[in-house]
Amino acid sequence: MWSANSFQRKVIEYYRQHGRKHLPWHGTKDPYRIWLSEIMLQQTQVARVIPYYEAFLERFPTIVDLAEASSDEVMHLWSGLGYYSRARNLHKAAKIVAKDFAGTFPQDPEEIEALPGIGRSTAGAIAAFSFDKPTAILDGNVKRVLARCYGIEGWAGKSAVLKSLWAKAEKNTPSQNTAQYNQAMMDLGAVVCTRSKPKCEQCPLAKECYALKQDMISELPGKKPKKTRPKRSVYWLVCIDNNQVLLHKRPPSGIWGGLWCFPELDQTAPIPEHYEQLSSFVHKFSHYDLEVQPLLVKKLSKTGIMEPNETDRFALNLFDKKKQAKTTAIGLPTPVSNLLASLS
DNA sequence: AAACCGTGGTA
DNA sequence: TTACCAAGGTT
Repeated sequence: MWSANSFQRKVIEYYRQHGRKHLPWHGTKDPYRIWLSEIMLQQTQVARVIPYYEAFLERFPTIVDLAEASSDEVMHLWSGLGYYSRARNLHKAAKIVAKDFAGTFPQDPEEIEALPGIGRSTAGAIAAFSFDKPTAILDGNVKRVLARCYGIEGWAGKSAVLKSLWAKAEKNTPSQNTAQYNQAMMDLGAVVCTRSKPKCEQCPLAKECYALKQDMISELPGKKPKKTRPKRSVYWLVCIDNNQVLLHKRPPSGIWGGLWCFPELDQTAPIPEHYEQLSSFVHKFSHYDLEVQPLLVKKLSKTGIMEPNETDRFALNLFDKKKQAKTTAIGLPTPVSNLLASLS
């Protein structure tokens, strides 16, 4: 096994020769742009992020622009990207930076990590890429490279495994050229040391890789234990009146928090008396299946749905179905957007 | 510790 | 087709 120093040199040399250097967030040290890219890239692939990243920056060029925006418009620009708490936390953090840091992004890794939505790895990435701090990262790419290279077994969701991976990440991270090293590790994991069919013949670490030597590539890194996904069944009420569609804003926490949705009823609840069934469908989340039966409601007697209730959970929002969401800056979950499109 | 939180591509 | 999962963080 080589020294940390040798490991670093091989990884950085690989990056200098073969790494990706022209993604939209490369070539900048603007912490706002680095931060935005890191958040969007959480559990999301590069190709999918790029158009969202560019549209977001076009609308909010600076962190103060973002801080001053409405939550509906922020969610609108995140619609379809998923994991919407990222957008809510991003907006929240922008307001904190604008107010508590006079609009200047903090450089101290601990202050960065204290912002909502930024964990240890994302804080390390921002601090290294923007401010040349010697901070380590441990995203999915780095986890995969380290687990295979050093034979670190077990699922990273287990705290002991995660601790072991962090220890190796810290040990291997150089105090100089940290940004380049971190970028190189991400790139190596994303392009060469992929989950399936890694390109070991292109890997600068292949000579000493534990997983390759032991023929354990498919076993490392350890997989998350699988469990059966439950199914939930709901009605969505499609209430159209005067060319407008009734939507309500979901509460800030929970699934699709802060996004606008058709009024939703559990299938045990009483439903309107006059309706027409539209085509049902199943929306698959990572942790459960949602079976949706849309009901085109003809008459709203005895449902109470059209009345904003005491707690204001059913705020009324009528918008022009012909204009769709394109001219209406609100957040819409993908299946809501799809159903709206099918109505016009 | 383990559940929660989206979506679309891939095999 | 189903199952897995991609630059994680919060509770």
